[in-house]
Amino acid sequence: MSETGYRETLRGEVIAKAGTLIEMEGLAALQARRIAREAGCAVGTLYNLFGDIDGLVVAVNAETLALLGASIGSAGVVLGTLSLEERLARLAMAYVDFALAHQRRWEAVFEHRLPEGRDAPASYLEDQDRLLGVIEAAIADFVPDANGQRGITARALFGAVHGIVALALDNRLGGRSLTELEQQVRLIVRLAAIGITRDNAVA
Amino acid sequence: MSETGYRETLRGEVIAKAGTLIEMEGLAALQARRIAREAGCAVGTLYNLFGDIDGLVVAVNAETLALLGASIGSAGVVLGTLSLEERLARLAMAYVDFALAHQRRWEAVFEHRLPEGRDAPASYLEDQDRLLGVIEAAIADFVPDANGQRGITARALFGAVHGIVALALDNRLGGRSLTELEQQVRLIVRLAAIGITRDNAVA
DNA sequence: ACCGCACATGAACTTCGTTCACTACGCAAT
DNA sequence: ATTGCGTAGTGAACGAAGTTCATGTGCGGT
Repeated sequence: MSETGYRETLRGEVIAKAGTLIEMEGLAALQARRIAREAGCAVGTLYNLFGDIDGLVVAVNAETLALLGASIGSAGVVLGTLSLEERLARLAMAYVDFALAHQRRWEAVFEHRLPEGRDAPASYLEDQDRLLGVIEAAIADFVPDANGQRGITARALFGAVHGIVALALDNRLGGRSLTELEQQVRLIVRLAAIGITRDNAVA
Repeated sequence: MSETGYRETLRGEVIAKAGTLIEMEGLAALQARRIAREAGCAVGTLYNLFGDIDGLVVAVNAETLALLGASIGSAGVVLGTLSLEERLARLAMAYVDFALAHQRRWEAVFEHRLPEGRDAPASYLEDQDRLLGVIEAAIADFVPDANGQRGITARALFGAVHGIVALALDNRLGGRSLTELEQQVRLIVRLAAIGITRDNAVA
């Protein structure tokens, strides 16, 4: 099971090269010939390993999602007895920090669209669920789970923070927008925390 | 100034064709030869009119943004004396409705990335400001404008709703996720409204 | 009628992703 | 050791896409 044959080694190297390429020049720089050249293999080998370019992108994105999951996860385990607002703020800022630290890599996850019929690998959904699980755990003390309310709330919170970050990065983060991003995230988190606290008569 | 020469007519027709093409098959279907064929002109003409394919996409997206602006705008003028939550809900649902009604067109706005150096046309920013203006007007009675708080709040609210909608559409809106989308949007709006109302001691 | 300019044209060029006939290599059987 | 076989690497060739540009053409002015 832990045998790492030549194939697995090569596969890992290609994913790594592709990852740094995305990190430095964005998703558009991921070209078959270029990867092949930089990874020291033939174009055809990429297709043996990943099926097509989308497969390679998916592999890189899966890695990125795993990294994000690790970041959010470790932010989630230290929430201890903090207030709801503080818990949400920690998680949200972990997300912001990750997005800023791996800007292009992170953009690639949402920028990439796989062709019509194909759907994302199971690991995507698993990572998504793991993320939502962390959020659900963080709000468990404050939101009842009737009718799946807690899940809905977790998704809404994630989407809200995600949207703010996505729009901010889209404007390419010129100058003051970086501090504005942080202000917006802190604001939405505070409002949501207040709203949740004062609204236990959930519709 | 209002003379519509052949060029302007053709330009409009091409944008219209491109718009319906995006609407029906998504951004990837926007191919130079295909547009040329369906619009009844030569490939080169497209380049005379729009510079390149990105220019055409930008033209279509500008139109889409204008449509969105009109939708949100007309939702904004009837907010009258409604509660804050109701105001935000109307605006947010107008946004959701637009995104669902023009799904692929709307996706194209955020899916499209213009190449490295180029930046979006002024009309993008104007439409963005107009949208934020509507939101700011809607919350003006409830949020003071000190330190640009109102602007920050408007942006945060827009981003929050946008993020929820974007993620929901990304999962391709299978079955129940449509009602979940609505639930999430209503929830975040309610939480924010409660938060704003009970938090006039803004940090 | 002539000229000249501005623009439409589409074949050709470039750059991609992708394929596939061929090769190289390892391993098992003889 | 030799042979045979199958798996996987190779890169030239192909097709599809964006883009260019030499050429044609129509129209307004003289």
